[in-house]
Parts: sequence; structure tokens; C-alpha cells
Amino acid sequence: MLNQTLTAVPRDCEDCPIRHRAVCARCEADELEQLDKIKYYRSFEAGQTIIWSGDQMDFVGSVVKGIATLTQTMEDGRTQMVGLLLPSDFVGRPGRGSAAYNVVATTDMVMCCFRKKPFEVMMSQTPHIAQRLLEMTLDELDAAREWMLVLGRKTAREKIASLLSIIARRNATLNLADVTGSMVFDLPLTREAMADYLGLTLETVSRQISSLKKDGIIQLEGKRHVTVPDFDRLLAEAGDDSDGGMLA
Amino acid sequence: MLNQTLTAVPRDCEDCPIRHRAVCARCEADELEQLDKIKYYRSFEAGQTIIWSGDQMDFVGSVVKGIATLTQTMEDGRTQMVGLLLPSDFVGRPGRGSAAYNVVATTDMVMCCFRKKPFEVMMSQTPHIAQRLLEMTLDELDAAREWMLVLGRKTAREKIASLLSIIARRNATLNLADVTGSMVFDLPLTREAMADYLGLTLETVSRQISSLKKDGIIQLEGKRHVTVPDFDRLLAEAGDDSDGGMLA
DNA sequence: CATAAACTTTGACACAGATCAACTGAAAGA
DNA sequence: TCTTTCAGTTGATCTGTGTCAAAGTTTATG
Repeated sequence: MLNQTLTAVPRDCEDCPIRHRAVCARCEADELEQLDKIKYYRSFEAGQTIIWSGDQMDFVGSVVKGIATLTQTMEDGRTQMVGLLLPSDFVGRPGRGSAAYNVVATTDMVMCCFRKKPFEVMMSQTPHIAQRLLEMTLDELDAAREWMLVLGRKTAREKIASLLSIIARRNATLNLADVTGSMVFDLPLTREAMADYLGLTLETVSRQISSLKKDGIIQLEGKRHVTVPDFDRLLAEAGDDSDGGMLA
Repeated sequence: MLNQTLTAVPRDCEDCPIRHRAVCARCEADELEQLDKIKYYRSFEAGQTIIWSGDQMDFVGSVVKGIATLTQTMEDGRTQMVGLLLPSDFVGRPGRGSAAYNVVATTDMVMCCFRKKPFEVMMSQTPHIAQRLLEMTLDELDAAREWMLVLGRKTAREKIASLLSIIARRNATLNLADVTGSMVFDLPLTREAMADYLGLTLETVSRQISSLKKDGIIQLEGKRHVTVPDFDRLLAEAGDDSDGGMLA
């Protein structure tokens, strides 16, 4: 299979779809120019493992297009997803030599990579990058803590409803749509990936999705295309208060 | 009950027990002087709620002495701990007006608080603070992701063993002791708090501790004083590989 | 077009951990 | 000293989710 996405890769930061949300969001023109010198694009196919936990990492970077997962695995194979990487999310940790998690592309993907060493140097010199990275890391920490509540205390049905509401919300904000009433989106994850995210088995995921469908909370076309007729009802099933736990 | 800890509060950053691990770790003398102008100490008694989720927060700060918990609660009362705050850990999020979690003192505590507005101003001007906060936040994110694996995929027995090994390890590094062979420490948490950390009920926590005791993995004096005769055996019970997942 | 491979659904049954309840021991207060 | 309260333990039973198995659907492949 030829990789057609390579030709679609942006050359210029000005045209970059994640220019104002990624780690470079606050950079000025001259800083972008500096970044440009240490950056390169890489494309990945759906299913491809981008990084193995424990591997040496000589780059960090941003997801430009597509979706990837961050997973942790035990020796006996039990797997837990610990992050879902969407466009503009950052991959890697400055100052660390080896990867702490597996990173796997779940769709075809494009990443904007920075060579690690020069990126670290730049970070110590240009506060705009470190500031933005701090902000993004704090957001991820909040998201991780939200997931700890989901994993530790919610029922299987609530877990599924929580995941659907998060995907629906992210989709809406990405498309600048309203976060009310009816919403339509495609699931970017297989049943197994959803199970790994939620600490369930894929059979339980399947059963709970069927149950939500039977109860009219969601509608399904095919296996992946979801319609949520009433977002507040979905939130209620997730056990969240109606504001969805959003913070200023 | 009179609060005797107030008199034991450090005045000077030079004498501060967390001077080299807290958010101020990288600050120079002049920066400490600036911080000194916006800081104040607060003491809390065991059991006291320091911050309610949703409350306005006009300070951020560091834990100097004692232990606190970060918890999230659902409307029906289900509670999940999302962080365990030990000396040097940071409380609050610069740039956010209201608290996202409940913060409760589990022991008598002393905090070094900074008025939020001037702290934010200082952060934007002195990279040393933002740099250190980024580093600490990345560490917390790693810890949160480690807990997601525990919550999502481990059995009750493995969860307890994981918690014990984390507490043992933290205790050892705090006391500069060896992380091998036999270790002795006091549990800083009630059975209920442990349950909230691990997504279990307190009965299950109690049963699993009894079981680990019966099997000789741990020894107990009273309810809280724990001896771990063989740390590697405890790690094996936790389902971790022997290196404990530590990263450079 | 046929077949394989990957993904998903559904059913039957088992079991880990929750729930409900009784009891123990230690600490605090009258 | 006696009672009350709080933290913890242990037992009996129930139930939500996992496990094992089979079959259906969709997508890829020769």
C-alpha cells in the first residue's frame, strides 16, 4: 500500500491545522523558523506501532493528523490504555531518554517531529514552548485524573457512556459545533481498544453498547457510526453532573 | 486542641525540609527572596478539608509536612482518590480560578502557600519556577498513568501489593534508605482511604491485607505498622516486573 | 467470486469482589 | 469504670463482569 498522505503533509507552519493548539501555539515567527530547522514530518499507517515502551527515543513531536493510543502492558499481556492522542497532542517527554509507553497509530497518521536534543535546548531558551507544554501537561493530568474516577468507580455502562461523551465532545469542539442536543460522530476505536481504555473486556463493551442502543441513548449505523439524539441523557448515563465536569 | 505545629514552621527557606524537591527547587537566592514576599505558612489538623472541589482558590502551594489526599466524588457519594500529596508536592493549578478536586489532610500538615496572582506573575518572569513545575507535573502524569493500569487491570490483591510497594518505596527514598530486602513503614492511610485509592471497598482491602499477611508477604504490628521482609516478593505480588517500572 | 482474516455480537456459566451484617479491639469521654 | 465511637476484621450471600464458546458481519485477499 502506497503512502499517499506524504504528499498531503504541510510544509509551512502557517498552513498547519494544529498551529494554534499544539506545543508551538505561542511561538512567534522567529521561533517557528528555529523550530522549522529541527522538525520533520513522519507518516504512519493504521495499526503501526510508532514507539515501543522502553525504546530509545530521539525525537518528540505533535500529532498533526489521525489518532494514536498510549498503552501500558503487563508481562502476561493485560493492557491498559493511558492516553488517546488526537491532533495537536504532544508525544514524548523532554529530558527522558526512553519511551515509557507504547504508542500505536489507530488510523493513518501524520506527526510533526522535533529532534530531541535541539528541542530540549530550544525549550530552555524560549519560554513560549515550555509555557505551552506546561499548560498541555496540566490538561492531560486533569484528563488522567478524570479517567481514574471512571476506571475506579464507574460501572461498565457508565464507562461506555463516559467514553462516548468524551469522544462526542472532542469531536464537537474540533468542528466548532454545539455541545448540545443531537450529535453524530464515528468511533475512532475498535471494541478491543475501547475495552483497553475502560478496563473492561471487549465482550462487555459490546454488550453495553448494544444495551445503550436498545434503550435509545445512542443509535448505530454499522459498527462505528454513532448518533446521540440527546447529549444530556448520555451524560446522565455516564454518571456525570450535567455540566460534564468542565473547568474554567 | 491547640495547634502546636505553628511554632515548628520554618521561617527561612534555607532550613526548609523540601527546599530542594519542591517547586522552588531551582530558584536562586534572589528568587527565593521574591517568593518569600508572597508566601505564608498554614497548618491543618488531621481530617481537615483544605479545599473543596469547585471552591474559589486564591493560593497555590507546597506540602511541607504531613500527607494530604486529592479526591473526586460523584453525586451519589462514590469517591476516587486521584492523588496522594507528600512533602514537596504542589497543590493547585496556576491559571485556574477554582479547585478541581477535594484536598483533605490525612495527618497534621503544614503547607507553604503562595498568593496565586503574584505567583502567576512570578512564574511568567522566572523560568526556574515554571521549569520545575513542568518537571513535577510530568512526573505526576506518569504516576497517574501508572495508577490507571492499577485501577483498570489489576486484581484486588495486586492493587494492595502495588499500593504497599509504592508507599514503601517513597518512604525509602525519603529516608535515603535502600530499596531492597526488608523494609519497615507506617501506613499513612485508613483502610477506607486505601479503598478509595484503589477502587475497592474497605472490606476487600481488609481481606487482601489479611491474606498477604497470612502468606508472609507482609507482617503487621497493630493495624498500621508494616514490615516487608522481601521487597521483591511484594513486587511480584503487585504484578510488576522486578525493576518496578522506574525510568531514567 | 470464493475464502480468509479481522472484528463484532450473543449466550451460558463461573467467579472476584460488592453488599449486608455481626463482631472485635482500641481510644475518647462522661 | 462504663459507655460510646471509630477503625478494622470476618462471614454469608449476591451480582456484575469475566471467561469460554459459537456464530454473524464486514473487509481484505488470492
